[in-house]
Amino acid sequence: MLIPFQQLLDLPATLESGQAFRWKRLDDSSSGGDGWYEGVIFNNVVRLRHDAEGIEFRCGPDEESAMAPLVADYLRLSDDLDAIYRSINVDEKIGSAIDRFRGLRLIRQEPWECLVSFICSANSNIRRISTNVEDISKSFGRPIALDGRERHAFPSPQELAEAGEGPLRELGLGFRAKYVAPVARMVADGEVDLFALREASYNDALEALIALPGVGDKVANCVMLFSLEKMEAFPVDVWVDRALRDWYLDRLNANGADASGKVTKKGMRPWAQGYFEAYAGYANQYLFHDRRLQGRATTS
DNA sequence: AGCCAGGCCCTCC
DNA sequence: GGAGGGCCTGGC
Repeated sequence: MLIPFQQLLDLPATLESGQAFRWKRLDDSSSGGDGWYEGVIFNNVVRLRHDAEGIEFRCGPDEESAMAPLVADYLRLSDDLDAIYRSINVDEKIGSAIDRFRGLRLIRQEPWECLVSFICSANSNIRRISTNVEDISKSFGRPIALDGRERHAFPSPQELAEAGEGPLRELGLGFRAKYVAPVARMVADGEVDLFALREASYNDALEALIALPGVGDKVANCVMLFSLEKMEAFPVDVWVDRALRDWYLDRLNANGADASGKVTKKGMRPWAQGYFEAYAGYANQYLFHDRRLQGRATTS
């Protein structure tokens, strides 16, 4: 099925920029063509390809006609990128990052999977996070298939709560298992309503997320940005930290420093949110992607 | 071999 | 309140 779409979109950058962890680029032999990505969203195996006419996709077990609006929503196709660029393009640094990755979109993930994924991200790396999320799905999620290729749905909070910490450790989550297990229990019991946080203010959502074990400011901002509609969220990880210090140190020293005059992660986020304003999260993703591809060698 | 990877939490000061 | 160390594990 085709979702007609003629506007800016860089699908590979969008799916491979570390926002979500279950997308795989398929090779020719298994997909019968170039440019296909396969992931699992909304309890479906979904394959996507972008061409001049729009987004071609297939899915199972649900009907393509039912999945089409969810895919469009997931890819944030209604975001007006040109308007967002006008909003965040406040200097030549971020401008150059925008030029390099025009069409990179934030995605609107399912909050529960997003939360678990970023709890798993602590002191880890993208490849390992991907392995963790895939292993969690294989062990505790329902099998689903498309054209004979089997994947697994991401398990529900109940399913993960029943699994408990021990089996999660056995999957190689390490110390993150002791956070994922209780958070699953809390979400399953309704102590936190993740979808309700979409309607909450940024500050209320942040407070609710940080109350969860294994969730600090960085993880909470990732969850808010990638799944809870908080476009002003601004997660400061090591890459964004490096990018900001490299490009904005003078401004940070003037406005993002703490009482003792030092620039800290804690001070960087509010500064950046004030500097890039309503769509700071988009600026964040471009800074992150730019710096991550650039690698560590050039930082000093 | 030792260090680091897209942090968080706890302890001490 | 904030600086410092520990934490699972895999990869270089």
